[in-house]
Amino acid sequence: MKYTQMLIPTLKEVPSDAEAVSHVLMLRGGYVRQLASGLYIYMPLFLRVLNRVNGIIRQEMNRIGAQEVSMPVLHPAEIWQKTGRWYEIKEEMFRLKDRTGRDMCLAMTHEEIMTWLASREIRSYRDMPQTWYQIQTKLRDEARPKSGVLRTREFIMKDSYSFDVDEEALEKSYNLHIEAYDKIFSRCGLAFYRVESDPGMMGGATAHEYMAPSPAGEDEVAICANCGYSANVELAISVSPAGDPVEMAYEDAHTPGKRTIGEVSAFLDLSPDKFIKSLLLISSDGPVLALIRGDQQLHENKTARIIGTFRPAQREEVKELLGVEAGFIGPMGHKVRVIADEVLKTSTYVSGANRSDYHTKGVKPAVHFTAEWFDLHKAQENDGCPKCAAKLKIVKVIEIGNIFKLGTKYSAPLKAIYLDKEGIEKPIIMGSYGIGPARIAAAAIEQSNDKNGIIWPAPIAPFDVEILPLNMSDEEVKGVSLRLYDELTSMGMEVLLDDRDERAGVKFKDADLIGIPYHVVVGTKNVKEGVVEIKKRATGETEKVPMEKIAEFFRQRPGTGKPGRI
RNA sequence: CGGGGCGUAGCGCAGCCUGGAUAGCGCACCUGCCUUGGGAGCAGGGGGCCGGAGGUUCAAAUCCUCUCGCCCCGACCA
Repeated sequence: MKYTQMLIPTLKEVPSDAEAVSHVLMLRGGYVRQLASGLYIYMPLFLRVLNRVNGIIRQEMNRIGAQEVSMPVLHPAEIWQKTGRWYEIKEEMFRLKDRTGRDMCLAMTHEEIMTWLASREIRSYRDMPQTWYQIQTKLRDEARPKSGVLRTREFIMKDSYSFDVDEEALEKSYNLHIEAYDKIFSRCGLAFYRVESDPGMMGGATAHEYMAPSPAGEDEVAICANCGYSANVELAISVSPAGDPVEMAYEDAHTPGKRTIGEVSAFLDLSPDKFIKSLLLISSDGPVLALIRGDQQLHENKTARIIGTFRPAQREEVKELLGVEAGFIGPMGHKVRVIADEVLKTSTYVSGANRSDYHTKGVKPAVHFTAEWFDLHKAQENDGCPKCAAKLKIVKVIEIGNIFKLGTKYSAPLKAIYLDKEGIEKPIIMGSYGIGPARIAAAAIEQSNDKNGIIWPAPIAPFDVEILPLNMSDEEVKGVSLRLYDELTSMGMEVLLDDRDERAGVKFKDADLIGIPYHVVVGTKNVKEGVVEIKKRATGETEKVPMEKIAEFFRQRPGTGKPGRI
């Protein structure tokens, strides 16, 4: 492809709307343009990247026996009503009516429709296993689209669905997906984790997420470098390191206006782990007082599993229910339900004194207060691993894929039923599996860039090589470049020829920005000596290569190595 | 949905607080010359509903009210 025939509108300046590195570089490199909040136009270069990513996905999905299909994006409400999600999902679903007034919605995902198909076409145990996938548009009216292409309202997703006769067979389908996903992300050049994830409302079902470490990520995972334990912090278990026990007499301390742990801790010159943080929560069953050690955070999911959905109490509610001003709550002597994190079971602490401007020292569990004990804290850096007790680290990550065991959640309501060997009707056992190709691309940029621009992993780069004729008015330079272009193209390489009548500096800058793995620089002086320069984008190393050896050079260099699962 | 920020040329911004004449700068763009190994130089030129509506005022990019849009933090996220 010739540069002059392609739309590659690079930007010299950083667009003010972009924050995440991948967002900035995609905009600057002319890969994407924003249409509205959460809606992006994929420009020619980006589409090339996505096509390569999708090509890898297709290969690996096909390899595990999955079949590609294509589902509508406009759905009748009825099917979603049958599974209940029409009612469960709120504003996140785009809804509309057709001309006859029939309720419709836009696809957020395709469990319903895939299951609908299965319910009609799968009748016997002999028809399974089946795995169907598509690379299809999804629409979600996100509360907050962000970070460029990372969180959008319309996006493409590879989603696959497995249909099996029983749990054991599902296990096989699930493992095949693990196999495929490990290969896909490795081949795309990403460093990634496969972590336990929260199956949400799926009850006992298992789920994993594929996570690419990046500061632009929205999720956090807890990782144990020692035994390999890894989980989304949404459900990670961790052992809180015990603080040094300090003996304190049971007495009140005057702490005027000091409400937060930080303030009181500084005021009394005691580290935060010597405090009990008392949080008043309002659950559907009434108020609950949750106790957490001062240096820790309340884990909302864990808490919700114990007391159901809840919200923090307002200031006035605290006063009403406990008779204490917010900021001075202590665990002693309240009539509400009290739940506490297990780490507080021992030692001695400081807590609110249940009266304004005072905290109480020397508070001991069992002696001064009682509670129901649970694991309530969020895993944090340097907590102990629940499996081996080594220290956990917390890493920010981008979710690039997930795999779920669904069981019969969709097959039951949609009556996707088959007859087993004994002629008994049984619901099909399902799994669903997603990958976000645009997120793969964004994560690749997040993980691989420098101050000059993108450094694409070779397998997903928009082109394999870019040829830079430094002076298009020099006939020899031009001629050599065109010849190399033809030669490399005929070898099956994807080649971008920067045939613009631009100065050398401009071409170098744009080439670095766009991030194609190899640059073949054709300059006047070198051409006279019969050589061109090959620059490796990743390292900046250059090498002079005789023109007749170029083909050979690239023949010996298949895709570069990649990080893979960590 | 709560909190914060920002809307002025294609992009990045200044001007606004303290109202006043033809709204300014850099980049990009067009023409010509020149230049050709890291975003050149000179000369000339085009491009603005100052997000929108209403109000205050002799006078509004500037002050006030409403509204729309975008970004960030939080909540939410099959």
